[in-house]
Amino acid sequence: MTNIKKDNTEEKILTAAQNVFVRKGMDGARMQEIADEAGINKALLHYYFRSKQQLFEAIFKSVFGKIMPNIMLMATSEKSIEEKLGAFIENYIDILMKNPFLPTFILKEIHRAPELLAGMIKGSGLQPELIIAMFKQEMDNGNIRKMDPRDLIINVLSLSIFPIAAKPLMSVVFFDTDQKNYNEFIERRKVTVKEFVLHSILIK
Amino acid sequence: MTNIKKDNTEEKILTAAQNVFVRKGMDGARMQEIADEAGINKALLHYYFRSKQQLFEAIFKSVFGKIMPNIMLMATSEKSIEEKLGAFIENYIDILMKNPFLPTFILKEIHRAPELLAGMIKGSGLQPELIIAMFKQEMDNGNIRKMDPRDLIINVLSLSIFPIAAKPLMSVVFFDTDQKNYNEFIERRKVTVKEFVLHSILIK
DNA sequence: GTCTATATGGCGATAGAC
DNA sequence: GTCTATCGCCATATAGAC
Repeated sequence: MTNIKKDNTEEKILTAAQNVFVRKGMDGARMQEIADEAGINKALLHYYFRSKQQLFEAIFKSVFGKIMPNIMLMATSEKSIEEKLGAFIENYIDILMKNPFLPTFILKEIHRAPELLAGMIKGSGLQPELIIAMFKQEMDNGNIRKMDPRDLIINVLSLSIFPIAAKPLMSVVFFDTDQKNYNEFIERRKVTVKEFVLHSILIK
Repeated sequence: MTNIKKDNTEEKILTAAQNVFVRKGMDGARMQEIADEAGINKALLHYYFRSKQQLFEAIFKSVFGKIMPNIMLMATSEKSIEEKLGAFIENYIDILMKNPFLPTFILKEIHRAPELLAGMIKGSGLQPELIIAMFKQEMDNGNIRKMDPRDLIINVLSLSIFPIAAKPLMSVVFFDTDQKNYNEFIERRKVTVKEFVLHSILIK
């Protein structure tokens, strides 16, 4: 009943649009390039999504929705603080290594169109209070030193995300444009970032 | 002799172009908008800079040149590691607070046109080896724990830059879109980032 | 649903008067 | 050096045949 062609094409469009938008951003992306990558023509893009703007918003919401909830996993686990942080950092770096354009894409677009954000955050069911409360509990229990939990969260995110967002720059400055070496460096950071954070917050 | 009009206009163009390019990026910027902000018309832009591309490159090199050398200041000081790190973090966060669009602008453009980078880095006289050597010395002296110096440098940069690049997102998630509160939070990070790093690397 | 052809507008760039 | 007017292209979007 539901026609196969439609579903197939819509999927192809979404995949192609995500690739192009994430690499080029809203301003740099071209409908023609998306059509080419999807193996169809421009007119069909407008048949499925009325405008470039609507196609972009569909992609942005989808991409954003896949990235954000991961943060919450930290709060809903019964493991030790060491294990929770380690698992989160490893998982997050892993996702970003496979999608190195993602961080910069999101950063750029939230500057370009900040209105999109507020509504999405509210609708996402994201509960940052839970993570804050979790870290606060660890501090009250004397497991980690007292500090603003928001600082701790943002520090972990910074250490995980920024080195991948700045890859083109860092690989030139510190690795003489050797992409492979830099990828290995990032891979090692799954361990070294965890150590760096734990050294900072654990009470010895 | 040297005509005043020219110098005045060129300055106005450069200021306007920097504002627009840094906010909108190469793809999103419009020559008309730059002309408006400079109080002139489009034709004059092309009279001073032959093309949008050339104007953009002038801006990018200028902006990049103002940001990068700061990193070197860490290496060429006789102060203690605590003071060097503290001064660098405070100075860097200060610059970025006044230019909150800068980090994302640079990140986006180095992804869009990575070729521009390599040449600029070489010509800039930037010597990352000096900073690496400085940290290595501190480790050999037993002042800070042993680790890859590049990790330490990139960690400090991450903690300083990312929270400002991600401001539109973080202020919504953790501060309920209250920009003023988030600015105060960043201001406090001049201290808390230093503490976070020192707790991690100092040998007690 | 999918295509070709075309309308429509906007943008970078240039011509030419002053 | 600065302006107005305009060219030519390219990108989004639509019309209409199949």
